[in-house]
Amino acid sequence: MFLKFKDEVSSILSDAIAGSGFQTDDLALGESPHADLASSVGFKLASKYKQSPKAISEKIYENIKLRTGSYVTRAEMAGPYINFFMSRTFFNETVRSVLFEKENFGSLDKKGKVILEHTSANPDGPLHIGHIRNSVIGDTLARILKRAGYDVKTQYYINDMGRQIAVVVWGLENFKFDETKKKDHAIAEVYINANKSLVDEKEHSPEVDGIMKKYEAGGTEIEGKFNRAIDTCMEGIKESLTRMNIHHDEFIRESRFVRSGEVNLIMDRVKALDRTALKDGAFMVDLKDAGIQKSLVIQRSDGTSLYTTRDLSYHEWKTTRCDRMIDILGADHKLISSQLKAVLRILGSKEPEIVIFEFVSLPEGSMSTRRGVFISADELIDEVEKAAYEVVDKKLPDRDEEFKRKVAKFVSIGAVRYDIVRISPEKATTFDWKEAVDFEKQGAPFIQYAHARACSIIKNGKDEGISFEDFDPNILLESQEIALIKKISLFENVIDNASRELKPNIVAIYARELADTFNQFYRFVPVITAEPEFRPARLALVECSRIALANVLDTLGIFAPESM
RNA sequence: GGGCUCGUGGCUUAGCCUGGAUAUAGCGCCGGGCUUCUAACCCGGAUGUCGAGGGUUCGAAUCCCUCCGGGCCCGCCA
Repeated sequence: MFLKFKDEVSSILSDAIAGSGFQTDDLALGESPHADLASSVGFKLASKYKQSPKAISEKIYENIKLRTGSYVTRAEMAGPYINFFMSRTFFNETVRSVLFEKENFGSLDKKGKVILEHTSANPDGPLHIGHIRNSVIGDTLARILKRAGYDVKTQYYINDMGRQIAVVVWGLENFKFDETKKKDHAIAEVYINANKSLVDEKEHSPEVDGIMKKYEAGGTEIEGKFNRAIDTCMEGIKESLTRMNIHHDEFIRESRFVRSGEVNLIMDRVKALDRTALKDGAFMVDLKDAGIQKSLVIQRSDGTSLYTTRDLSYHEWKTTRCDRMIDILGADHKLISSQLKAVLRILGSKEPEIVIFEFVSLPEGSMSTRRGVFISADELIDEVEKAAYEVVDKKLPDRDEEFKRKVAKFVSIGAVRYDIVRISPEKATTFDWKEAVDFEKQGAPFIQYAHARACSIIKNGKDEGISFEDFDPNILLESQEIALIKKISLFENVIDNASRELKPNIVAIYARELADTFNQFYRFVPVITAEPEFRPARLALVECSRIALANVLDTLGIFAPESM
């Protein structure tokens, strides 16, 4: 509904601008604490027309023609600003449309296909707290884009040809695999031991190189070994992802592009470029004209391919299958991804949109699976769940064990996801255990609680025989009611912005504001205990809030409980 | 050394791309509110040279330059 209001304001304003003889494409419309939408267009035109912003705004204002029965009730001058306000019709239609659309409320018109690649951690150990920043950002973006109308397929790109996985394969033949551990953790143990030994005894390194070359050449035996190693680790990784309510539609192995010959094809195309030169037996692409000083190696001197070469084929393959390609990558991929984009551009291919997130480090420094220095996602969730259980046990001492466990589970997953997604991806963070297990801050439980509270009111309303099948929305006049309707109407605008800018934190912030606005309504406006004539409309508004809260939580991949 | 990026109350953080009306919110701190629909809540208060300096502009947290501090990266790893 908000987008319709915005469209109407835009159309009214551009007509007024044209009517007063000015010309501009920029309506300078934005949200404001003083209005539902405000325009500072007077400022924009001031220098062009050599008049004061106020004088320009006044002329435009005089030409504003509001339409009867529209979503805009009035426009006001406030100094050089022109403010627009929502009408009763807008409020009433918002309430009705939310009740009608239910779980589809906030979903936008159909758009094209998106392939979104996220997580893609190497199968050499469990996901750690850095990886899950990728997973949570990626999964949330996928959910946002789905709501924005895209047909989204998520992919996990498995690097099965890199050195690390060869080390794992070698390690499995030389070290004990601990069957008692979760599989990805047992793989990590083997990987860590193998790396230690490789540092200590250099002679093992040629063995690893040999394994890599063998795998690139292919063959049943070597592929079987890799498959076992990868499948074992991926089983554990998938388990962790599922626990966090994260799902991938496809798992794509980079080796398939080598086997299919696509890597050779693209290498030949790159080699044919004038900018590609042979240096010390390796093929290197010059990208200086793209603003990248470092040239890119696409083929080793031994003839084998590199990560970027295979990634090039992967992206070429994706290009034909979607309208938008989105990759979620860690900050260490900044250079390599800009090189990838540059080469794709030179080849005349579509470039991916890349969302870079900064590192999560430990107080003592950066994490490393290879060195065994990391906090796994499993460990984090276990600890957060433990802390959540303590809180639940204190707050709900009379509830049965099963209920408390269930609540602790969804509260902890919500808290972990929310804590990650609320922060802008470009912010580097340092992990802090005290922060991680703190439930006092206004995070996911706050929003989940608001949803549970709304459910409870609706249930009580039903028990009291109050129905919102038939209600008069005009009776919703309290400031908290209006504020709540406005906030709910903003959801589609939030989805629209977040999907355009690929910023999941916009949705996280909105979710918190929505819960906040609902709580204020709850505190000041009685529903069940109100005078009978108010009950149906207010209960309807609670249902709208419940729907909005459920839909935002769903977009964040966080469970919306009926009680907690 | 070069490139990219971040720096906003004690702590965490929004806004920055697309400059505009008193800089967002939480934690913590101070004070108030449960015989009332779930108090994991609500209300009020204190706390800011928006890293520093310069520039552009009618107007800068936002754009440009320099510097300082943190993070990431820098040709045959991924």
